[in-house]
Amino acid sequence: MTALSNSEEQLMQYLWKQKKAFMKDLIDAYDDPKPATTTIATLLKRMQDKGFVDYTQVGRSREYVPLVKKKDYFSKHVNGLIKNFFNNDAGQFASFFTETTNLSKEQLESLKKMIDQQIENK
Amino acid sequence: MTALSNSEEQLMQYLWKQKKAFMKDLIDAYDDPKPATTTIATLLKRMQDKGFVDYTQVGRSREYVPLVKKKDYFSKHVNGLIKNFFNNDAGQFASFFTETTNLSKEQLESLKKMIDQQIENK
DNA sequence: ATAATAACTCTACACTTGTAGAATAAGAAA
DNA sequence: TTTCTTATTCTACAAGTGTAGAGTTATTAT
Repeated sequence: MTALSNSEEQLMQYLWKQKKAFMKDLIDAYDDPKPATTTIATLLKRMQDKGFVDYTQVGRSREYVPLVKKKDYFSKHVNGLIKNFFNNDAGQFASFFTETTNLSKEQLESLKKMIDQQIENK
Repeated sequence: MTALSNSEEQLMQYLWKQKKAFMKDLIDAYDDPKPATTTIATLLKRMQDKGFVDYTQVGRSREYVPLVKKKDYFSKHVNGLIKNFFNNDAGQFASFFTETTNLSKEQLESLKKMIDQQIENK
């Protein structure tokens, strides 16, 4: 089961956001200039072949749903990153992350709280 | 300037690790079964076209060097992820990250320390 | 009913990627 | 110098991607 390509991933984002959607709704989600309907239709079919979406027929239209949770897809992504860039050391990643991105003081504080909770759960 | 493909990225990892390297050294870095030399040569040329590596001729061989710092490349990656998955909210990403990856207690503690430092620097 | 529309399938096509054989060139070994 | 080896280039080719026109069919507005 191959991964999503970039344009497929973008479409997937829209689908995740909408939970379920008709092709029309997905196209609406794009900024102008919107892609051709056939383009989206092609992408949806490919995504279906890859096992990322399914649909139910509703009248003459299809209502698409994600078969993969955004959370799962995302964590696979991040874990790949960690593996490739940090030799599988998530801690190293984390430190790099806090250095690299510019979080606000508030965000840092709330992140700290969450970490505390995590620690307590261990 | 396009991004690196997967196999190019892997090769780039080896190059980053070695700082600079001859083709031979890079091939050595691969596990068996190693790719054909021509494969690596092709990848290096493509990476050069894309502006990610350069080389200096040394005798009849080339010594390759990265033109992009791993750190920069990496943060672009992460920022892309954050943008796509979290609507550009790094804080949201961070929380998701700590939930999703399984950091050890020690790692969490040291992460917390780093966050404290970050906070002080604000 | 008839024409305009919408949703979907088929086909296409240029570009990228993964992978490598064939050919060439240029030192190294004999 | 004749051959072997190594580094690089050229060429190739199947699969995947980005994008969409043409065609088909069912639906809705006129």
